[in-house]
Amino acid sequence: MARNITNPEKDFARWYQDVIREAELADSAPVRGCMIIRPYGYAIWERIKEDLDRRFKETGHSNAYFPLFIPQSFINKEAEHVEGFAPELAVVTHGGGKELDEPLVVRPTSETIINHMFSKWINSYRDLPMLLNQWANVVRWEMRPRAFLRTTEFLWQEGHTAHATEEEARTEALRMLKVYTKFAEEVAAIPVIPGRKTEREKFAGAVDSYTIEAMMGNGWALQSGTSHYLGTNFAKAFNTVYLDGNNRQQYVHQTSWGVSTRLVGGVIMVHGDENGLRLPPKLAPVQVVIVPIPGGNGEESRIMEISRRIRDELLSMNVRTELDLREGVSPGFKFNHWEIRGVPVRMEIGPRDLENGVVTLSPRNRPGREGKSTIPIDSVAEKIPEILQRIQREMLREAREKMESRTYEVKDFGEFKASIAEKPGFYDAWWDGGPEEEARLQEETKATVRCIPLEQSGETGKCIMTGRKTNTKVILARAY
RNA sequence: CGGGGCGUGGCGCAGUUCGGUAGCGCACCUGCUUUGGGAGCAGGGGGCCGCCGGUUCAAAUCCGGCCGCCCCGACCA
Repeated sequence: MARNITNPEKDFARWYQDVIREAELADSAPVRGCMIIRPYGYAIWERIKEDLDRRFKETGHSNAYFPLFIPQSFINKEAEHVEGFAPELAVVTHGGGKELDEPLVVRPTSETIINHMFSKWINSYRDLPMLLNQWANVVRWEMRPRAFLRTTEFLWQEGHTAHATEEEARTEALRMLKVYTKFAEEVAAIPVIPGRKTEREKFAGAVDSYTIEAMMGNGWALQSGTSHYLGTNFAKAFNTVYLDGNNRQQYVHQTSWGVSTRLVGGVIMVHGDENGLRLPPKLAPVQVVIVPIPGGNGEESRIMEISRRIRDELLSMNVRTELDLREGVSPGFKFNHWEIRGVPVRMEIGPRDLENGVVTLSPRNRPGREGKSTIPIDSVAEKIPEILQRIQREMLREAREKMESRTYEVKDFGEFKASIAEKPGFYDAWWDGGPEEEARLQEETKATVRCIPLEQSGETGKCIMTGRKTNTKVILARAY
């Protein structure tokens, strides 16, 4: 057990905070609810950003940047949107030493300001589709902040698109959900359940909201990405119209979609263990760390030379490699240091290895002495990429097995109530309830309908709340 | 905002009941010896005891007020 890290079985919330502190991912800010993302934590976000940005561009989107401040009146234009966001707005009332004529809202999301511009830029069906994305910070004055999961200010990406038809916009919303799904599984090694949100859980101003739900180490759900079909709600509020081929004015159909720094919290809580963080190789700022172990009798310079050579070779292959040259720190200390930080592969090079012409590898997902193996020095360049890929695969598989082993079927509400209190996890249930049933569900169990999975069996069953026959199954869970 | 807990060097805590010159572990600095799973010894630096006020010869400690943080709930990417 790592020092200074609470056992996750004992106190998961505390463990989470311990890992963030010990791995130097973030620090608390002087303003409640805000956090400082430290270089190592930010580097993980950069990996996320880099990969997603490429995927957005591959699907035809361009980046732009819209301002932080939004006239308050903009937020008020879409009824549901105001209702949803009003309680959590940060509002600027003074600027330049004067009270402002109209207060400015610090964006909680950018649908309104973007529609303001879209209405200007879009005139003809030839201007469509308009496919934009922006990387930005947003502010939501949440009641209960948690590092990465729900901070007052957070970093995210918000895609905003406008289309000629409903069908096209709906296709786009689902396409981006698919992008998120693939990213989560292929890069973050987080298995997710893509689904649709219920009326109660959907985004304020959307017609339909989609989500990917992931299971954290304590069995709770984390909404890890969302995509919305906005219909013509914002188009009507902002008069975002175009002329179709028949010279008729039409409202655009829109989507918006986003993932945030919350994903970093997801990575911590899906993969982390009692020794700290575990990072999937594709997200790891450092994929391989080399710990040289100085020998007693003059072998030191040779060990250093080989360590440097291997580092340079790996770097030239774009393997993110760090050589830990710190002096006066024991190898054991270094092992723990990098383990807490979740580096996927540790490479030890010492006198014993030299003697045998090998290096010792210790994969983070197979901790301790048992997980160690050796490979010949001259096979490092060939083996390391394979090993990183293997770890990436294994981590996804482990996470999936964990999720599946904590996914249960429930047939009636009483059974569910008792079960989720004992065993937090995902509960598969037939569902035909409405907002009232959802409210009751939450009140009595703290769980919510996380999503209506896109994949449905086509069979029918009895709703656990209403008893009515239905062909819809949902995932019930407690959520962050 | 409700319920619970807590504010003492960077971190974790003791000391508060019963007032009397602020302590421990880790971290940090220097030196020597070490280095294959969080090294050892020696020396050293660092504290408006959350803030304001009161009681007292004397307050981390008692009294009053305020502020902040954490956990649980309502809200949520």
